Amino acid sequence: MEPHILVVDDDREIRELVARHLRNNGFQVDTAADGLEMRKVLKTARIDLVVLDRVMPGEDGLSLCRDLRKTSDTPVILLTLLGSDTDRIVGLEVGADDYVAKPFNPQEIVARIRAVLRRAQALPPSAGKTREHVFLFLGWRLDCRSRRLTAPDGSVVTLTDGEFDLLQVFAERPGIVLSRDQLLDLTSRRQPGVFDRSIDMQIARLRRKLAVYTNAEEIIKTVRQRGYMFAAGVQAEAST
Amino acid sequence: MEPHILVVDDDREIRELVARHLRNNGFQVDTAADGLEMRKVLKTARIDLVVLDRVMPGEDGLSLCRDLRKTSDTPVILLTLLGSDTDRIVGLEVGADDYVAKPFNPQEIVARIRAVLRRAQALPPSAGKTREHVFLFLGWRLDCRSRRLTAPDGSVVTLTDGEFDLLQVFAERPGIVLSRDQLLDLTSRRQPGVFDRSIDMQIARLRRKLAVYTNAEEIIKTVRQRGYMFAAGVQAEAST
DNA sequence: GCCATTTTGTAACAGCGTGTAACAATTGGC
DNA sequence: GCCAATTGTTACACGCTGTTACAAAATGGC
Repeated sequence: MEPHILVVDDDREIRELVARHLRNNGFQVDTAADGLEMRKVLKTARIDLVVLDRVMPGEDGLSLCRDLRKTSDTPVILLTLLGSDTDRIVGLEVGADDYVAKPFNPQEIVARIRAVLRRAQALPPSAGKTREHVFLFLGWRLDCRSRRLTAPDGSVVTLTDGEFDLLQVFAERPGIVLSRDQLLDLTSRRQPGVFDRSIDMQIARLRRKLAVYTNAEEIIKTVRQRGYMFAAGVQAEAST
Repeated sequence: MEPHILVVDDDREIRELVARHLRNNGFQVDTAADGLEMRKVLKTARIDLVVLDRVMPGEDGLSLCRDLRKTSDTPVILLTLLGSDTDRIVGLEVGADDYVAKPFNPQEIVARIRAVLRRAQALPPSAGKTREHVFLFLGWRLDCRSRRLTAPDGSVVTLTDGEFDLLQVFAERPGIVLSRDQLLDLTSRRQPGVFDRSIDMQIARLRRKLAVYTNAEEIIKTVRQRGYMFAAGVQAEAST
C-alpha cells in the first residue's frame, strides 16, 4: 500500500517534475494547479500528504495550509523560496509540517516525505523497502541505484562518473532543454571558475559511448544557443 | 505543563543563546556540551525534544542521534551547516525529525520545536522498535545482531570491526552516494585530525574480502569526487 | 604487564578521469 | 555566399583514486 501524495503548484513544470520523481520513489501521486483543484482532489481521494507551493496566484500556499489545517490532519510540506525566514516560520505556525526551499534536490523532498510519514507511522524506514530507479529509452536501461547502463543488446557499458551523472540528469528530464549552467548544477559538478564549455566535452564523451549501439543524435540533441535536450522517449520505473 | 527541551552543543555561546530564547518562549530547558552530558541528562530527566548540534568534537550529532534513535522516540532537531543536501538527507535517515541550518533565526527553532512536538503529541509512542538487522545482497547475508557476514556459498567471512561497521552503513543505505566524511560519521570512527583518505583504505580492504566471492565493483562503486555507493540491491529483514 | 599479532592510518606512486586550450566544423543572420 | 558565433574534436596537464609498503595503534593471550 503506497502512500498517496498530492502535489499542488501552479508551475506545471515543477509540478510534473516532482510528481514524476515521487512516482519513481514508490508514491502514488495526484497533482493540482491551484486551491480549487486541490480541494477537488482532497474530496475524492484519500491523501496521505500534501506538497504545497508557497507562492501561487489567487489563494496561496499559506492560506491553503491554514484552511486545510482547520479540517484535516493531513501532513503538509511547503515549497518555499530560499532565504525567507518569515515565510518558513509563519508556514510552520499555520500548521505546515515541513518545508523545502527552492531550488530543491528532489531527493530531499522524498526524504522529508518519508520522515513526516514515518512519524505518522504510514511508512516503515526505507531499508525495509528497496525500490530502484530505472530509466528505459530506445532499448537502453539506466539503473541509478546500481549506477549501471545496459545497452540494447544486453551488454554493460562502462561510463565514468561524470558521464553517468550527466545521463541520469537527462533521463530524469526528457524533452527539456537544459543549459550548460543547469547541467553543471544538476550534475553537482559546478565548481567556482569552471569554464562551462567543459560540459560540451562530457556530452561528446557520452555520445561517443552511446553511438556504438545507437545513433547518438536520436538520444541527445544540441539546441543551438540554448543547450542540450534528451530526445529519446523515457519510461521510468521502479524495478523489482 | 511546559515542554522540556535539551540543547546539546559544544559551543557555549550558541547553547546559552538558544536556551535563553527557548525559556523566553515558555519551554523548560536543560543544556549539555557533549554526548556524555547529554546521556546523563536523559537518564535523569524526562525530555520532550533534543536540539542537537551536527558538528561537535568527539561524538558528533549524527552519531548521537543514531544512538538515541536505537533506544528512544524522543524527537531530535539537528543544527546543520547550510548547503549540505546529503548531510540533511542522512540526518533525516538516521532518525532526526528535523534540522535547522546555521546561521539560524532563533524564532525558527521555536516554530520547528512546536511543529515537531505537535506531531509527536498526535502520535502514541511506538510499541516496540522492530528494526531490520539482516541484509541480503547478491547472495550475501549480513547479520548485524551477531555481526556475522555469510558469503553466497555459505561460508563465514571474517571482517574487522571497522570493515563490518562500514559494510553495515552501506547495506542500510543502498543506492545513496556517501561521502568520506559521512562514512566516517556513520561508522562512528570520526576522530580529530584523522586524514580522510583512511576511509579509502578501509574500503579497499573490505572490497578485497568481498572480491573473493563476488566482483566487488558490483557491490561498492566509487563515485568520483563524491564518495562511494552501495550498488547491490538490498533486501532487509528482521531476523527470527 | 608484556608481547606477538592484528588492525588501522599514512605516504608515495601509477593510472585514469576531467577540464582547458587550440583548432576544425557547423550554423544561421545578413 | 560570407562571416561571426557556436559547437565538436583532439591533445595535454593536473587532480582523484587504487595499490603497495610501512609505521603506529589496538587487541588479546599468557
